[in-house]
Amino acid sequence: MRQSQLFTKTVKELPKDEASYNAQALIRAGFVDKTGAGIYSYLPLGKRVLDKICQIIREEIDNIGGQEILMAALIPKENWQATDRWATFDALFRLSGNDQREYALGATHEEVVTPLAGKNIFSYKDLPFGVYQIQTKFRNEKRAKAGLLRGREFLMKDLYSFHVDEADLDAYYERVIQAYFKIFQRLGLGDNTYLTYASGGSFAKYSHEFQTLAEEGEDRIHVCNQCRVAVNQEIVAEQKTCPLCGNEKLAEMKAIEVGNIFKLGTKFSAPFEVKYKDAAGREQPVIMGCYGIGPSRALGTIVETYHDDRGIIWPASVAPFRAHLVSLNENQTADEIYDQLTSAGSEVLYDDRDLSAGEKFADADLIGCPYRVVVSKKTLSQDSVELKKRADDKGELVKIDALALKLK
RNA sequence: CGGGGUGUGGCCCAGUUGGUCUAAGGCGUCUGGUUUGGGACCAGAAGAUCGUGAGUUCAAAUCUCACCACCCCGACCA
Repeated sequence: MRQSQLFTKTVKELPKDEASYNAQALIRAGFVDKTGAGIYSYLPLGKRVLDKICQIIREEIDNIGGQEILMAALIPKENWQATDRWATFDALFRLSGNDQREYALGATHEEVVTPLAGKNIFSYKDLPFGVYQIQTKFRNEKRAKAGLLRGREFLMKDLYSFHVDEADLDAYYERVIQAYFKIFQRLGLGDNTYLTYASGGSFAKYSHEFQTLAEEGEDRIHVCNQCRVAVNQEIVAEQKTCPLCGNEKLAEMKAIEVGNIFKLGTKFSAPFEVKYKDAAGREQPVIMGCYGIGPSRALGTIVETYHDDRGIIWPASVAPFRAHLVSLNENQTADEIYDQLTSAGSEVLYDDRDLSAGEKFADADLIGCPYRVVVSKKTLSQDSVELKKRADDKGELVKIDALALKLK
């Protein structure tokens, strides 16, 4: 993409109404625009990153047999009344349409997916299966905070699984844990993301969270450095040691909850009377699990994790573009290089604007593509461009012919 | 929801014991020129219901009240 065509602009000054790094950087660099407290719009650069995050999640959930759907976001009151959450779910955005019909905007989707699954489950032969969606969720947070980390509107991948019994749920649950680790690995968050024991299991003793260590995090977890698992502070009174090895010396850290998985049991299948016939012809309740990851929160977490004082440093897997091609008054040659790279399949942001070198470099650092390619009089005198990794201080001269291969 | 804070051209802000404020500066934008490897320089120009509404006063960006928006701390977070 030619940067001269990009309708968003970068700004020098920090936004006055954002305190978190992720929001400051993403707004300055033009990835997102703030629409209201906890409400953000995704701009071309941000949309590209968000799509890449979603695609990674999609691939790994598909790998464990997840079937992607898209459920209604406008959910009738009756669905919520079935589980009593119309009255008890504080963060629900409630609204009314014509004829006093009332709805809630989807804050979570058990109330939709459970009756939906029930229409398709008759026999034990129909189980197990998992369905998921990637959709905007709405939660009326009392206090939105920390940029993308806690919004009133945010993207969520929610997977729901259906089983004949607990043992089958347990096996599936383990597969999801492995899929989640792969996802966070691919997102660049693998090294500091911990499987964390937490409260909230209505069925099992604990639920599990995936917590990424970060100063901006609002959770406190107690990390076992031997097992790479952690215990959320909220249950540390009842679980003082590592649940796996018994280690008593857990290290307290701040972390961002990037994923959360629950064994639901019959909590939702019961009120919606979702049952199946077993081999003996007896009716049995369906056992459920649910598994969430917030792609928009993951995006914010990546920015919190990967940056320096000049801007964002995207992991290659989610970078908006692989390379930032910077022309210093050499657009004629840079145009050719741009065409060459894009036709070779490289994703390139091409700074073809008529600006000073300093401004272009500052923008490249702020936007944070993994590679920077500079075309200047200096480099062209050697039939070369300068190739520099965003994370490195110094680059190297690379012959123009060899560039496409280097960027692969 | 409790506590604290902020609101002034597109952005960041000065001004707030009422009175040359007919609102200063920086960034950005526009015009012309000089520059061209780290947000360069010169000259000129445009751009403001001072969050909204009421009130006090001869006089309000400045004082009073109400409301709105945003930020921070806390509570809350299926």
